[in-house]
Amino acid sequence: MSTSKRARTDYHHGDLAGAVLQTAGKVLEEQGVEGLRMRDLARRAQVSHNAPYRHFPERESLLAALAAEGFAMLGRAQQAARTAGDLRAMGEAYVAFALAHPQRFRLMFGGTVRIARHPALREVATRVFDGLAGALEREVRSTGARDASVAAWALVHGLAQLLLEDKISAAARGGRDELAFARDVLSAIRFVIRPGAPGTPQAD
Amino acid sequence: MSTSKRARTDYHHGDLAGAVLQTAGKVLEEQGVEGLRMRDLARRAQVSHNAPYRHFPERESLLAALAAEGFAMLGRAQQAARTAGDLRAMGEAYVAFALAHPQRFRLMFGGTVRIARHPALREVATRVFDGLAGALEREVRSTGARDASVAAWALVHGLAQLLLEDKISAAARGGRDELAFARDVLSAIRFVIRPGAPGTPQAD
DNA sequence: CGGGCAATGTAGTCAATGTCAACATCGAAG
DNA sequence: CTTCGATGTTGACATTGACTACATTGCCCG
Repeated sequence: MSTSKRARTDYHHGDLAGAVLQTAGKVLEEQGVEGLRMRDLARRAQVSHNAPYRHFPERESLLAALAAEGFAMLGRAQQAARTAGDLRAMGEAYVAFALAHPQRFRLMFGGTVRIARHPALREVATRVFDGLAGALEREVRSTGARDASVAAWALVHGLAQLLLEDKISAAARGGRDELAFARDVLSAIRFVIRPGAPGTPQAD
Repeated sequence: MSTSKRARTDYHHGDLAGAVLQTAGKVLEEQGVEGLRMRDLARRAQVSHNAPYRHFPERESLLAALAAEGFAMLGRAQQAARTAGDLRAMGEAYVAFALAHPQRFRLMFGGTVRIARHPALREVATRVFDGLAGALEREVRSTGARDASVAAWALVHGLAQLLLEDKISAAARGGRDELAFARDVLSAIRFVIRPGAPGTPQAD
């Protein structure tokens, strides 16, 4: 798998952007964001230290691309879970994604990438979330359930984060492995929409 | 406030550790973790570029100290809310803390500090969380409510995180300011312990 | 009271890194 | 065939975290 797509001269790489993004993904999952060095990626692609900058004008551009990829993955996982099961399945899929790609998840939500500066990223992210919120609201079919759906999402997201950062004491986990624990936690409560809930305040 | 405590010679600073930690806190809140440079802190303390290393052997030690400070603050906020109100007050205080100190919160939960390498930090963090969980369980007084209390915490934590990272669409927020929105979201659901919940699986 | 020691601060150095500017090479379009 | 835009290369620079060796200080103990 050495010179896979190196079709042309070998002055031009053929698909540097793709190659860099791919190995960046690997490095990310292995070493975390801090371990991502532009020059290292150049080395791995057998290319001069500055070549990657043709495709990612600054380091953060690369991070943004990686985060965008992550949101795309998360979106697909959610879709799959949604067609295959109910709300709880979607929640479990969310947590499962975070546990399967911890560093990617951190990159997506850690605030390292200033999202405002990366419209493409912003767009993927909001699309995924809008889809998610839509599915939630539809499941919970009830007017004024928008706030409740945010709560559901927050619950799942927070659980993922706390598990990732190892903030839940062993005592609370009680020996269960992470995914089983998550399942139990999500099952431990019933989500009841409050009657007088504000929902969407200004009716449109 | 220039040479506040510079009691001694002015070769020795008097309280470099404290000074560095303090200005590091300011820089953190203004510029985020990435903006924290050891050498810059040295400059601000009017001290050689290496002096801070006497107190924080590596950059991450400083970050750990800052995070520890953060957990202490959070702990106090939780205590205050707990004596002053109910569960919901504690939840709101949690979110309020995150919104008031976004960068600090990110540092505490962003996975930048490898917590395993900083026992002191680990200890403060777990103490705060154990206190939190304890309070929750006591409030929800019910056997097998441990998982439910984790859920409550996850909900609040996730909500804080999503607000911080600006991941909640304007449509969902519906014009409410962040804190009011958080309040509404937390009020939108009722937390009902599930009858057949596993709780602590292996009874001890 | 005085000497020495541990704590604290300084000076100098090094390898990495992100980023910029100027130049080289290539493929394709006219 | 020429020219041009895209892609890669070379070289340079400032900054940073970290290491080592050395200086200064205050304080403890005899």
